[in-house]
Amino acid sequence: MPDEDAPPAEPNPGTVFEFFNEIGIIQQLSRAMFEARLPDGMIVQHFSVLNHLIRVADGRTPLELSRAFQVPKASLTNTLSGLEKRGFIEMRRHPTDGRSKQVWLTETGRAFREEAIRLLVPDIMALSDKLNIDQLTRLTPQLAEIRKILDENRST
Amino acid sequence: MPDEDAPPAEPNPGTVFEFFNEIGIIQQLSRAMFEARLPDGMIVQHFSVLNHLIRVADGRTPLELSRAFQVPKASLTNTLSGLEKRGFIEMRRHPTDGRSKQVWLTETGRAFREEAIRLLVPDIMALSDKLNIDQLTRLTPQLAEIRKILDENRST
DNA sequence: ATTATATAGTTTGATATCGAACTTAATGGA
DNA sequence: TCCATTAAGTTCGATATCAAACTATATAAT
Repeated sequence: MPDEDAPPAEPNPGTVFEFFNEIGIIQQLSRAMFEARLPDGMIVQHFSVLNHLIRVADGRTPLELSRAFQVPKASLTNTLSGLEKRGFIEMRRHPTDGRSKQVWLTETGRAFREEAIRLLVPDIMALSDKLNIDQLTRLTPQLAEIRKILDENRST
Repeated sequence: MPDEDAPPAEPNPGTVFEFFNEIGIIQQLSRAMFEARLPDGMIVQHFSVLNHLIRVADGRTPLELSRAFQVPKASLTNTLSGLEKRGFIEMRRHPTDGRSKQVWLTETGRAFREEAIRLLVPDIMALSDKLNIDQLTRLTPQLAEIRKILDENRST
């Protein structure tokens, strides 16, 4: 039937499960890959926070960060204390809200991030040879779209 | 320049980072969503194992499962002990390899999975209204492709 | 001003994660 | 047959995760 449009996919719950299943496994694999290259007890979450503070701007509050990463704020408290213990960030009190704080990068933190990226790039480039970068480039905004929908739909 | 093909995307490491970043956030959001519907201390990993044992077949070994989910086998030991404590699976010794074990579903485990899906479906369906299921259906095999490449490329 | 409610962040406690070392069993030579 | 090596799974210990309770501050209502 060449003149008919493809029928819309049936909203079978299995379709959604499979999608999230693939997401979960990719996340697991990429996490392991990144963490194998990060020194000592550094985990992806630490690196992501440093990265976010560069990409967006430092001076963010813990709550802003917990929203950006969609993790509970109690988890952020822990992540930030790890970064502070390593001297990569500095917590300052918020200038206008006494309940709040601000997260600032230290020079050490910036340098660490540069170095971490430098160590990661060869692996990423090697991977880039195997992955279809055009495909990845097309996929990312679609994932962002889905992420936004999930975000709008969550209860908490 | 209408006659030229789009130039291939440059293999910038940032492209890859952004992709994995979206993956991570979606995983985080979907995990939270699922776990909010699972009873007491059940987490997605528990549910995924039950699901896998139905989808593929039970009698799998712990190592097979750890490969399927790309988690260290020590993590699986913990997950399986949780499922066993709840009476959802049964560990039997492997018939031909004394070092190994097999994971079998119990009736309780099967019933639990059915019930969990029953509880999840309304949320999934509600979400399906907002998500573009056609898009999801197109995305899943592409993610599977990427997952396979990552899998082949990992060191461990 | 006073009080109630909401918000930012921490603490607590229970559980999950996972690298490394360990135990036991299988396998592959000499 | 013996021994070395490899493989499956567990244990251990250090750290991460996160819901719920808590502290301190801000905001709103009267």
